[in-house]
Amino acid sequence: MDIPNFDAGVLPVRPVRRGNAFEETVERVLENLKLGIFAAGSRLPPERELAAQLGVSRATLREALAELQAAGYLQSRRGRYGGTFAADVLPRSPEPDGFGSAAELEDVLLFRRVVESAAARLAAEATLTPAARGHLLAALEEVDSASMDTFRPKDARFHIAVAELAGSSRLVAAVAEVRAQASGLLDRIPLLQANLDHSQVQHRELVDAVLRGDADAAEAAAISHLEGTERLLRGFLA
Amino acid sequence: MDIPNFDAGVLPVRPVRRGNAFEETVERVLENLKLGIFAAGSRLPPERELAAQLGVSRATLREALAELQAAGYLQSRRGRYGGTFAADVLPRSPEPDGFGSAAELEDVLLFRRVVESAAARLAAEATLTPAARGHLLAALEEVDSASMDTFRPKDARFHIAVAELAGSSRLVAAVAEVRAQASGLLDRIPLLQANLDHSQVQHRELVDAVLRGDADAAEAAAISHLEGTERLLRGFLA
DNA sequence: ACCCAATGGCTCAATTTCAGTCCATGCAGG
DNA sequence: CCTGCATGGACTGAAATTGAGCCATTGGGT
Repeated sequence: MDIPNFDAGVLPVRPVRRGNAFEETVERVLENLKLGIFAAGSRLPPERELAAQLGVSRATLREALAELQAAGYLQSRRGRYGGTFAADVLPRSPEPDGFGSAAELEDVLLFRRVVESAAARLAAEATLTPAARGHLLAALEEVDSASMDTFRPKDARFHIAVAELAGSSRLVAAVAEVRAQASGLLDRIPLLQANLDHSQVQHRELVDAVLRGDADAAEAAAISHLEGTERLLRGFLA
Repeated sequence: MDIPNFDAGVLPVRPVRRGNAFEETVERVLENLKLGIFAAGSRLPPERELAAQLGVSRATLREALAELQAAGYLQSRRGRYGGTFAADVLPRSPEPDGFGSAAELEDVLLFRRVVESAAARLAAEATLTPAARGHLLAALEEVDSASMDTFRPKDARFHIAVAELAGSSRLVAAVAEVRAQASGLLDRIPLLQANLDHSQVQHRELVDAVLRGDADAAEAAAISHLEGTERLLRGFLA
């Protein structure tokens, strides 16, 4: 099982399309909700704008929004100063049936380690503007004051904020993407108060290291933080 | 210019679609040619298979293949043992007019450094099967015997081979993608014999480090190799 | 000499997606 | 109490994309 085959031509061609536009749009919006990019209770961009950002027609976007509204993730209001709003607390995901193999799990975790440890290091090496420091601290505050119901999106948002400081939009995108994939896995295991408390401490350590520009410490903090969830996942999904 | 804005909601929503299926398919196939994943002179997968791998209908794929055939990248033969074949030497790309900003350039280079140095390190840390070693050495042979006309695809293929040894399909995909983006930039600068010779030496160093399992040396070799092209690019595009 | 099977080449109907347009609603400011 | 206007809601016709089937060509095997 899973012995790499290095014969000619077995390197998989990366797909252009993973599904139809409607399905992918639902997934992407949901992802943004789970990553806290669309924060709980906040207003999403207007349909016309969001459709443009997603590279999809407004009709397709609206189909997707309708589905997510029916599922309780969103709520829309008409009129000026209306809009589409993220629910205050996200519904539980309906059992992501796709059972990632063990190899798939290790793949996500390995790649997450690569991009997030690099993000931590680069964030610490960057010269931070006051705005950047404020951004990081605000994200830390948010996640620090989160309850178990609201933790995951704010946690994701915090780690994306770290990547933002590194100053590479590709790195931010990579962190967001791998977080989204890990999030699908994390949804399947219980979140314990002890894990949450420990995370808060580690977040603080990471922020401290970044703010004082200690790249080695930042990288180490990030890795030890990641290893925590890695152990959890391997344990619960093995 | 380019001061990061950390106000709410400026984090760009990652698009679902970047263009229509036809355009994206042309781009992806071309990318696979330039990356040496479809090696010069070799046969591509049958249309039905390739369409499935790309997640696109055969009709759309055929439109794309027709365009690339007209441009001299491909040639098709019917009948059993026929197929679609990559040209022996790729035509010169028609001036990629998209002028990436300086920030864009730095972004690509930074991300490339992150993923390729990680790939080198992980490849060295992995326990390699004889098949894996053979794969790496074969890729090295290929690039080592390349002329200036055929260097770029074989160089890309070699670096992807290193990532393959690291054992994460996501890392392989990331290396391939960032290589493709860098390739668009590299097409605009001249390839000198001196650069090529230097590359060959560095490739050999990287392979040696990987084969003897020296992760630090592998990472260092990868980084110094990358820094070479970084300097070239900054110089020619500044 | 024949047949078989794998491949590219072609056509057509159904579905999805899009771009554009207009309608409906509701709050802020006059 | 109006008016303006930014928003979501709904419709239409065109274009892209798909899925499926069938045809045409070719070279190896019987």
